Amino acid sequence: MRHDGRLSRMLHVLLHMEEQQRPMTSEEIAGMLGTNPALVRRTLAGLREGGYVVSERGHGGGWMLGRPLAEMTLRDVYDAVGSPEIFALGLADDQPQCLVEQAVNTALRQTLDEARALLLRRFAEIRVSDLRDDFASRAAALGLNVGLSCADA
Amino acid sequence: MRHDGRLSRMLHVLLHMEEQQRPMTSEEIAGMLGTNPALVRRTLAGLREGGYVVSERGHGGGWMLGRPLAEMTLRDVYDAVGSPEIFALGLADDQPQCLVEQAVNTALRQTLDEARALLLRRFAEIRVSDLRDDFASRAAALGLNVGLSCADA
DNA sequence: TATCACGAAACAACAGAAGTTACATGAGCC
DNA sequence: GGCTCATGTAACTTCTGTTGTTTCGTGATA
Ligand code: FES
Ligand code: FES
Repeated sequence: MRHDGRLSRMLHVLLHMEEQQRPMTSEEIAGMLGTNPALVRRTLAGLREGGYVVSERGHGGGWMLGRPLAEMTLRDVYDAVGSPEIFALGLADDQPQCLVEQAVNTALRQTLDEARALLLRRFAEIRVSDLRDDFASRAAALGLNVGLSCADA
Repeated sequence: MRHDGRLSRMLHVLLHMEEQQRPMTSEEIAGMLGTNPALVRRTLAGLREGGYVVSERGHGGGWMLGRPLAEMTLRDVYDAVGSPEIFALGLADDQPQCLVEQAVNTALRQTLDEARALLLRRFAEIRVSDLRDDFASRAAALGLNVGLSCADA
């Protein structure tokens, strides 16, 4: 089953966006992610609706942060990209007649819900700015000056 | 993304298997699950390797429990069906050069690992027999005598 | 008005479980 | 021995949702 990389990618984009003092075009971002502009626009559209980023058209246009990274959590971003399905594991039948299967569903559902709750709770605790700080620590530890490390940059 | 129902289905099968005093054929089981015999054999093959079920060929053959339900946990069954991927969420790139993306991956991976650990811990705590007991309680609460509730039975 | 860049729709590609078909193999039964 | 039942296994198709791609429309700047 193919994985859903939208949350991962958008976090990456947001962090890079903060480093820039200018709007980033969909094409730049696409090159960064190894994909194409249309997909970038499609996914960033969700973040725009939430006010996390702002887009501008025409000359000098592109994407910019709509608010500080300290004011958005991973949970916010997760929801902004459409709250995608978390689990690949699923139930064979959601509303079975069979009592046996109902017992199976109850147990699995309960466990999955618990894991989901933990995950979303953690997401809500982590600000995107925390990732930037972690990034800064990494760079410092390696004695690097902060800059783009992208292969195509 | 399509869900992985192997764990769910095999639990269902194991519970029904215990009710029977005779081997169940792949065809019977397939009818129960709403699928076909080849898929049943394919999936049950994993459980056989773990000794959770036993298969017999020829006349009067079929599938039977290889050990009591009290001696297998959901974790055992999960592993027996091949330890399928738990999450639909994933990272865009597993080993990125970009320090920013590494920071993103670290945070996401840590959170996913935590949720996965919780899930597997719970699975290891639940015996398949616990599901049977839950099933029995349901049946009793409804004043039903235990029997097949399958539409095609 | 020419160009830039987003907006959005439409469609093909891809991955992995599920579904299906087909045939070989072995076990019982007559 | 030969027939039938049922598993064992491989090969192939179908299904579903993200991803990838193309195309055209719209607004903004120079
Ligand atoms: S991908 Fe993050 S720097 Fe290019
Ligand atoms: S499906 Fe469980 S009784 Fe038929």
